[in-house]
Amino acid sequence: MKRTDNGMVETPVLFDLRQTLDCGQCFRWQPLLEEDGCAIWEGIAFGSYLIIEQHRAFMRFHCSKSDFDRIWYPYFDLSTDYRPIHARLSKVSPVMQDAIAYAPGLRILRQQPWETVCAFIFSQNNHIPRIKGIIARFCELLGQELAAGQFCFPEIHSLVGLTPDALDPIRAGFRAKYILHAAQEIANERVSLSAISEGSTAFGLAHLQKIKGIGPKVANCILLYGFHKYEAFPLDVWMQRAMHTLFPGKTPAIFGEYAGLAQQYLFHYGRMHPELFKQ
DNA sequence: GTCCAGGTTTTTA
DNA sequence: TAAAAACATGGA
Repeated sequence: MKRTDNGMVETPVLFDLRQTLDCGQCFRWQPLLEEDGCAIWEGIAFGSYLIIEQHRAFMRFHCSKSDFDRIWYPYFDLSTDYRPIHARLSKVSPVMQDAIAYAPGLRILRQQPWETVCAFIFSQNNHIPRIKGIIARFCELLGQELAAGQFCFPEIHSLVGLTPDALDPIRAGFRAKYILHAAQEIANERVSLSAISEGSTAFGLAHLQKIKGIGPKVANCILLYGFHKYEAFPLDVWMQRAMHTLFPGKTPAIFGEYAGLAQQYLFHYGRMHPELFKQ
């Protein structure tokens, strides 16, 4: 990426902050400013805090060169060229083309697996605004404090041995016990995140569902957002409606190896156009 | 006050 | 085995 004199870099092809950070794949980013052609967001991932700006064709990552290379370049999936993927998916149907055109700058983040395990356990039977609240309280309760009010995502070991009432302050409801179970199973190596990383999508699906509170939908979310398995296809209530309305009788297989991305464009498009999916 | 949420587990028939 | 209820909580 080319840098200008004032520290700005050229915006990578097909990258939009709001589309990427507000599409339901992550829960810890907040807009500081959203105007036409200008966006500033802040967030924490991999134990680092970032402010990131986008001014149309230019961006500024407020971080060191080494943090950019080590954390943010992979996190925002900047090594992937989305153009051929869009071209491939657009051939599936005009609707798919519309969904991509609605948010062409949406990228699938490479989040930390453990964070996605927790985030999508919290997501079950829950609203997105409330999921964000639970995760924020979770980080404040058990995460390392980077700066005043800025907390890292809690480490697995900080949960081991806790009883569910220790999580009462985060008000996660029945999901608290699932989080503790997940931490235990990973800590005692009955569930191996590295094996999932190296294994197939099918293996990951089966392996993750050993954890209580993880069913097919949550497992697919974790594989797509935490392990970058592009074929993982989370089928939630929105996507069931979308598939039923737009692709009656079809399965995710029609989207091929990039089904997960197809899902993300359709999910975002559908969430912003609920009128399209009324039965 | 009611409804329902990026589901999954437990109970019931 | 399949369908229904329960699960905790609070944003809309």
